[in-house]
Parts: sequence; C-alpha cells; structure tokens
Amino acid sequence: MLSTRYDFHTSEDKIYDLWLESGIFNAVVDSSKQPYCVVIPPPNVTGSLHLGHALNDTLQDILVRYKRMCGFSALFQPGTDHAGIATQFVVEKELAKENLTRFKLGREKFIQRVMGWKATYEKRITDQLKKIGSSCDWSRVRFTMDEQYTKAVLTAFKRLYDKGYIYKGKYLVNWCPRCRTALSDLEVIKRSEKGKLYFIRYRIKDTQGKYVEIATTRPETLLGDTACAFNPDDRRYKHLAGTKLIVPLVEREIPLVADNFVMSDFGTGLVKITPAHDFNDYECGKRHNLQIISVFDESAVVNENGVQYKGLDRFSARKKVIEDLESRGLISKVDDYEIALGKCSRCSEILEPFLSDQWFIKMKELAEPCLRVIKEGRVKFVPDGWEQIAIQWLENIHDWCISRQLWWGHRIPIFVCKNYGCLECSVDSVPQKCKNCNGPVSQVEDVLDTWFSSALWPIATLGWPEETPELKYFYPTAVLVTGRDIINLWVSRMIMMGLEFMNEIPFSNVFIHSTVLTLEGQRHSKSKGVGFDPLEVVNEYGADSLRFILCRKTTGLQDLRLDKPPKDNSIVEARNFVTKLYNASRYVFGKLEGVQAPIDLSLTSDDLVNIEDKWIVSALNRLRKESAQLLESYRFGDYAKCMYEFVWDNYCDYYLELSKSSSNKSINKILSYVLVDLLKMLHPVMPFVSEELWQESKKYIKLDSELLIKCRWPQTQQNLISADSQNKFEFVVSCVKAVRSTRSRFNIVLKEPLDIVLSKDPEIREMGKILSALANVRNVTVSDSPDESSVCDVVGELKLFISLKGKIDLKLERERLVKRKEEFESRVANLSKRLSDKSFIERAPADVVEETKNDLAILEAQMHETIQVLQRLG
RNA sequence: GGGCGGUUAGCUCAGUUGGUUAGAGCACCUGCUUUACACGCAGGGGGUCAGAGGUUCAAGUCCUCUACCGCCCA
Repeated sequence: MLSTRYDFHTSEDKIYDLWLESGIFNAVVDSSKQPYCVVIPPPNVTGSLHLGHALNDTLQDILVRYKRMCGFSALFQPGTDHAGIATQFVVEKELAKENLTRFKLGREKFIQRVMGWKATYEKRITDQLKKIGSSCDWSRVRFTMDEQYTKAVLTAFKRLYDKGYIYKGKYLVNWCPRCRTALSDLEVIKRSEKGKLYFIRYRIKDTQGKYVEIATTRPETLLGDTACAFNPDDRRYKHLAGTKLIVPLVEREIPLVADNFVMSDFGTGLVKITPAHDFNDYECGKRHNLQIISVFDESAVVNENGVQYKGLDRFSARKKVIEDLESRGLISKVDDYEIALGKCSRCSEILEPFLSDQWFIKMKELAEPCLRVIKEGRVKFVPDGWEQIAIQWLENIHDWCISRQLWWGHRIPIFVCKNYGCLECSVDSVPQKCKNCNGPVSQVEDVLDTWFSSALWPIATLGWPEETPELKYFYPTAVLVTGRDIINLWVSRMIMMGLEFMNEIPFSNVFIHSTVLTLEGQRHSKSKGVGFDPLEVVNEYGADSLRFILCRKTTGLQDLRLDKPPKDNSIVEARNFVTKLYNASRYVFGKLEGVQAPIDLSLTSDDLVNIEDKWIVSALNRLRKESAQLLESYRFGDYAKCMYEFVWDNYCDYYLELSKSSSNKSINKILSYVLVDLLKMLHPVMPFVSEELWQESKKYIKLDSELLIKCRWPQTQQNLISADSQNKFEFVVSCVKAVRSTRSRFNIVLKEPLDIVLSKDPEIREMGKILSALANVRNVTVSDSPDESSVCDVVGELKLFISLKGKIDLKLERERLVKRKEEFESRVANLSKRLSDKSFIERAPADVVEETKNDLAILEAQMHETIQVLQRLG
C-alpha cells in the first residue's frame, strides 16, 4: 500500500531514469509518423536557470509529451548558447577575484577558462532541465560553439558575405566601454534618468566680448566639438550663419551651421555638434562635411585629442570640464533635465557612441521575406498581437552590427592582407597568403554577435549545412515557445535565416509566454535576492507542483505573478492537487487489492448501470476532447483548470464517494477506467506522479503500455457521451446540495438521517441511493402535502421538503425564505419588464425571447412555491 | 510622441460570437477524527466589473474619451 502522501523525492529521479532507459526521449526519423519538433531557446551558459526558464521549459515539455502521446515522432532539442558578452563578463568577474584580467591571460588561455566555465554550467543547466522533467533528446545536446555548429555559423557568414550582404566600415556604433565592444541597437537598454542641462557660452570669433549660448547634457564632449548648429527657421540665429565660434578650453575654431534636426525649443536653440560622440551629431556632421574628432579611447578615457584632460575617464572629465568652465565664467545656467541614456543590456554600463571599424549585415533583403511570412500568417504568433512587435521592427529595419570586440565567440572568417588590406572570406581552410598579392594575411580579431549564431539554432541543431535526415524530417519545426523580450533579437532573425538558407520558415507557430514576476511585480533575480529559485521549489514541493502551477497560470497575459509561500500559496494549491490525485489513486488501488486477475478495462454500456456511471463516463469523454483542443490551441491555463476540476469535483467529490456504496458489479472497472484516462491526460503537465501511479496501477489493471509516457492519448467515444445522464446527475446534485445546506443551517450532523419529500416524481430511480450516499437521506417519498415541520427548497421545477420535526428555528427559516422570495421577485420583475418591452419582443432573436419566457415561467413557479411555503410557516 | 496590453471579490486570475442571479483557487467565517486524502470534507460571507459618455431591446463583454500600471518603438 502506498503511503498517504506522495513522496516525490524518491519518485522523481527513479521515474526519470525509467524514461531515459526506455529511450523514449530519443528522436527517431520515422517516415510512418508525423514529425513534431521543438527547439529549446538555448539558455545562456552564464549561470543557472530561473523561473522564466522553468516556465518556458514546462510549456514546451507539455506540448512535446502531448504530441508524443498523439503518435508524433517527437524531438525536443536541448542545448545551450555561448552568450558572448554575458559569459565573457562573468568569467572576467571571476578573474578579477584572482587579480587577473583576460589581457594578462592572453586570448588562448582565456578561452580555456571560459570553456571550463561552460562545461560546469552546461551540466548544471541540463541537470536542472532534467529535474523539472523535460523530455529532451539528451543524445543531441548542442552548444552554439560546437564544431558542427561553428561550421554552420561560418558557412552562413560566408554565404551572406558572398552574396554581398555583409560589409565592413567605420561607423558610429553603440559601444560598451566596460565590455570594450560594439553592440547592436537591440542590445541597448534605453533609460531616462535625472541629469543636468548645462548652458555654456561659446565666444564668437574675432569679437572680444560677444558670446552665444549653447545647451548640452554632456559638457565633456565639447573637447570634440567641430561645429555648433541651429534650426534654419530660428530667427534668433539666422544672422549669425557662417560666423565662426571658439570652443572653450580647447580654443578650437568651429563653424556655426544651420540644420533641420535642431529643435529650437531645446535649451537656447543652439547646440554643439560632436560627430564622434553623438548619433544625431554624426549625421549632421556628414551633411555639413564636418571634421570628426574622437576624444575617448575604447574605455571611454580621454585620449590625446582631449589635451589637458587626457587620461581622465568620461565622468571625471565632465567634472573637470565643468570646473574649468565655471572658473572662466562660461557656464551661465544649469537646469535639471531628464536625459535619455543607453545602457549595456549585459553589464548595465552607460554606453558611449564610438567611432570604429565594424562589420554589418544589410538587413533590408533579409527582412522583407520575413515580414511577408508574418503578415501572411505563415508564422503565427500566439496569443495574437505579438506579431506587431516584429512587424514594427522589420518595417524600420536598420543594418545589423555583427562584430564584437570579444574573445569568446565565433571569430569572423575574414582574412586581411597586410599589404593592401584585401579581404578574403574562408571557412574550410586558413589562407596562408593573399590571393591577389601573395602578401601575408591575418584573420580579423573580432567575433560574431551571439545572436548571429542563435539565429541559426533551428537549422544548425538539425545538422545544416549538411542535408541530414533530421533536417529533412524535422524542419520546419512545429512551434517556438519563448518570451516577448527576444521577439526581435531572436525570433525574427531565426525566421530570416530559415528563409534565407532553407527557403522555408523555421516554425509555423510562435507561442509567447508571460514574463514571470513576483507578487510585487519585480522580475525574479537570484543576484538581486528577489523572488526564488525554481529548484528550491522543486525540492520543497516537487517538480509536478511547479509545472502544474506554471501551466495553470499561463493565460494570455503579458505577466505571470508567482511567489513562494507564505506570501503566495499558489504552489501549495498545485501540491495539494498532486496529493489529491495520489490519494484518489490509493483509494482505487485499495479497492482492487486482493482481486485475483488484473482488471480489464474494456468497457461496454452494460457496465454503466447507474446514473453516476453514465454521468462520469460521459463527462470523461467530453474531457478527452476538451483537453486536447485546449492543448492544440496553446490554452495551457484552461487545460490545467479543466483537469483540476474534473479530478477534484467530479471524480473525487462525487464519483469516488458514490463508489463506496455502489451496487454496480463493474464499479472497480469504471473507477479504474476513469483513473487511467486521467493519468494519461494529466501526464503532459504532471509527468512524474502520473507515471508513478501508472507503474503502481500495473499491479491491478491491464494496461496498454509499459510506460505512461508511451501511451496513446485517449480518443473521444461519442457514443458514451450522454447529455441526458449529465443533466439528470446535475439535478440530483442540486438536491444533495439543498439537503446539505439545510443540515448546516440547522446544525443537523450527517450521522442523523433525514427524510425528504419531493413534490413530483423526478423519474430518476437512483436518486434515493445517491441522496443517501452523499447526504444521508433515509427515505424519499413523493407528495405535494408534506408535514408541517418541513423546510422547503425549490430545486429545478419541483419542491424538495425536508422533514425536520421540531428542529426548525422558525424565525431563521422564515428570514431565509423571505430573502429567497425577494430574490425570486426581483428576478421575475426583471424578466417581466423585459418581456413587456415591445422592442425586446420585436428586435431580440426569437429563440432568446422564447428562452426568456421559459425562464420567467420557471421563476414564477419557484416564486409561488416559496410564497406558499412561507404562508404555511405562518 | 506613435503602437500594444492590463485595470473584475482582501490576493492571483477566468469570463468564448453582447442575452436570466459575474466564476475559480487562496485567504476569511461556521461545522466535521465521514478509515483515499486535515495537503481533507461539508456549508457560508464577500464584487456599483477603474471612471465618464455613447451604441443597443440588452454591455464586464462593442465604440469614444479620461486616469493609473506595464511593455515595444522613436
């Protein structure tokens, strides 16, 4: 016999091993089956998984397990992402603890260090995924820097390069001075922060005391000013066009130009132009052929162009510049001002626009087909609406800066000739000398943006550029499950690459799940000590509980709030549900214990003797259809909810209770039949406990599969659905509720039997048995003139009298009935009013009018019955 | 500034194409050692559906505006 509580600690590892041994996770290219492939969004090898990963993974695993049970050949593709900047950042932090830097180590040794880190965290991540039950094909784990994967990345690069889509150039890019690399615009976090607006006086050349006043939020960049500008429509400055100004402190002569980008209502309407350190200024500089003077080095420290400020970091430089300006009386005013800042999405450092040599991909050609498949709905976003994020981005697409000045990543396969700078892209071999001039060559130092490699994830994990059987069979994949924050960074780019290299979309559906937040609305973050670690919850409550609650809470909302007890009891709700299922199974097994042969589940209508038997089997068959439909349409929350309600309310509260006194010889068969089905339908969301119970039930029940995970999803049997049985049973349940409610009102314990009288024969023969079992009703008789000491409830279209013989508190009962009566009256009034409204009769559809008339008739009857009962009470 | 989502019970959320009395879980109150389960059973209280206006015979549901919260883009 099983213990009263499910011991997930001993069960989970054991069950997972059982699955592993069975080989069921291993994907098979099987032409007799339909493929179903889900690629996991590869977690970064930076650290351990958080709740967001747990959610992401749970949803995918639910889909994969469901589809596998539907007979698909499933591949749940696991793997991890090398995450260039992020991983390099964490390893550099480790080095710092040892007083080391990557430069001290050198590129090769540094890469070794990172590889060590990767090995540790890749294992940690896969272990975590196993802990929460993911049915990934572990024989196919991929890493974005694997040899095969690297080949895919470099091949993709070369093909794009050969097509002329990749170019190199000196551009102003978003630069992280801490990571010392360029970033793409999508990796910039834009924030608005409190800052200052400085009003600084620039002397007009060839005058002694004449100044103009400019406004800037970054006074230190004046060291690199090469112009000042105003809007050509601004009357205040028109007359000064063409004059020269002198930059304070560096005493450089610069022109005053007119340019449309200047907003006259900003500051004084006059701005300084620093093309090397501001994106707008850079464009302005191009328009006016301005000189570009860079005053920072790659760490944002002032270089020799900043003369006396050389060696100061940008923040100290600002302080010093302000001091010097003030001492010269050149600052006329300082205002508070909200400034827009770009921060590094990895290390939060304030970014600096930086002029440097970078590699870019022309995006127009790639974006167009991607935009088309989204707009045509060939790639469908669920819940719908999220495609707008992609569309908006694709319609304003910018070229993509793909070079990163990092060491950790795929080194750009371009070789530069030292003589003339000739470029050669080579993937298969390392060129020794220049094709054109035989000069010595060296490879570009930069690596590729991580997102360049992850954009290839669906094709590269399946073996591209080789034409592997897996690629042919599993591509395009079925659905991509991910969060909204990487729709553009990742999803759109995967579609582009899929279309470019496979000429086919990578997935037809994109499910965007919620962002997991704490109850207060913060993101869970281990480093900030906010929220909790999913593994901690798995340890305390079991993987099935975590999976269930994440599934249950997956509705269409952009956020999902989840915390740990005692603040948030959701996880307890899930754990209780697991226990409930477990104990219901224990009950069934208890009944089967000692029965000689394992019970055969082939069910015929002969087995369904009682109304509750027909009801539960009918409802079960409806559930088979409903649960499948909900999963097919990604309505995870509703799927969990309908399973929960069926198990708890229908199966446990009613059917199990009734089975205790059932006269049906087939009762054990039906109990088992329903239970086995529930285990199957719960398996996607609660794989461990359902499999554990399946294994246990093998002792008593003839099952069609050794392992639950290998079972076929139950098919709906239309002939077993009976609306009539369900209606009848629901009627009896309302009678049960009426009796229970009366008991509670008059403090009549369950032990004491009650007699009831019905005003009409409801023609449900089993009613007495059910009422007896669920409400301890002794006798049910039919009469419309019950004894004086009865209380009455109107159930459906008849009256239910409960004989109480002196136990009634008349006053209490009268009060209750008056309240009842008033309720009926107001509802009757409502409906009569509606029906007496000519426009309602004329304009509402006939069936609605008919229905309303019916409802009114019933309500009136109920109201009259109630009034009668009241009169009798006196 | 442009686009999107949210606002329903103390909390977290459902509420299908408008149609009787707006639901669930948790929390709360009352009763119960009913041998599957106290991680339980039974009963109960609690909502002017963010606000204003409109469309309609009929609005939590459709339209407009406002407020607040969040996300994306500039």
